[in-house]
Amino acid sequence: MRGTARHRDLLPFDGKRHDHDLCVEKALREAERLCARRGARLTKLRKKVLALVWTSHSPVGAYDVLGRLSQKHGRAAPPTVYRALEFLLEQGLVHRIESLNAFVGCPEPSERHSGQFLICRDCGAAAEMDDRAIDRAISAQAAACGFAVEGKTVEVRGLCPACRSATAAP
Amino acid sequence: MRGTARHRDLLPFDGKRHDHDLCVEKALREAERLCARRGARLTKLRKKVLALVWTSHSPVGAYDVLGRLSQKHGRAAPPTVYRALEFLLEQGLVHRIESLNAFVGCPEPSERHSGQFLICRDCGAAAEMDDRAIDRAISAQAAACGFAVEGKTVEVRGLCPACRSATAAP
DNA sequence: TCCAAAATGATATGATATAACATAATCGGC
DNA sequence: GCCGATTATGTTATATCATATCATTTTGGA
Repeated sequence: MRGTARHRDLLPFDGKRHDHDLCVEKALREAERLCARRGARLTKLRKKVLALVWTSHSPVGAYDVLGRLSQKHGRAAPPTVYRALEFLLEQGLVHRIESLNAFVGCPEPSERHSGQFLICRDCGAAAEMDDRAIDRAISAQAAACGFAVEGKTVEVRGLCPACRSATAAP
Repeated sequence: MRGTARHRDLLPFDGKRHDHDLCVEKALREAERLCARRGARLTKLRKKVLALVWTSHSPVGAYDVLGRLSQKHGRAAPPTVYRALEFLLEQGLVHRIESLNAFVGCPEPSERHSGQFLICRDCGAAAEMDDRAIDRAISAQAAACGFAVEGKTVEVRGLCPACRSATAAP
């Protein structure tokens, strides 16, 4: 692939070569900080759920979280998890991936945003882009239609760089 | 609102002032034409389901379709509807709205595309945009990340022009 | 300390989607 | 037209995702 443009490298697509514990630690620290500043209550349960969502860079279903939570925490019921996820969504600490009915941690929760996701169909990882040009293009076209935007969902399915390479040369 | 840019008017957002029967007729005619050309079998059942999806410009859930179908057609089971919807999706005759788990007819099915939707939270109507600038912005950023795009989901929630006016001046 | 609000627990059920196998309709070759 | 293969539909059961409701516990502030 000589001569191609340089990639913007996305952590979730590095083929799990990064130290993911650092991702989790950073996310939890940042969550503490933001909730403290906002007067929001990041309880033990909510923090556990956040950590479980951050288990990997692949979006996890609410029932996956529930299963894992039931081990660590003792039996729990669906509303327990959905309520925690609702709080985390409100605080912008996780995003919901509509096309997967699943949730993924937000790597930059300090600024509220809806996120734009690249989702690999092979490894399952989802990387968040937050590209202003995409955002502006959507806002501009919506405005041209007289539409008042309240929220955007942008999800792209395909193959991440690592899985492309793996697939291309088997 | 004098002096603002002219709107690109979208049929779904005209407050139901258009003759919707014409939408349905056009959609069914176009579906016949495309399937004939492609050698795809638009059966009676599939055509009924397509017509039911086109009942309005609001995305409809599979179970709504199922309910309506059971009246016209005699009792039917979920797989009946999901299989018909799968066919219609493959042919590009309907789109799936991920954020609603629902389906909406495609007004321009002759060219394959993923669609970009403005979805009004008030009246429920969904309008398809198919803006090339949005498409390009997403493709460009995905390419910059080394990501091979296979499909895009773009869904915008908010208020359509008609409902904005209705809300603004009550 | 006590009250009110917020969070969690517990039970039940609603809503969405698919697996697996049986039957029927359709198409092409004869 | 008949037949066999393919495609479509019917049927039953079940998996998966999400929320309503009410009880109990925890928390923060007067």
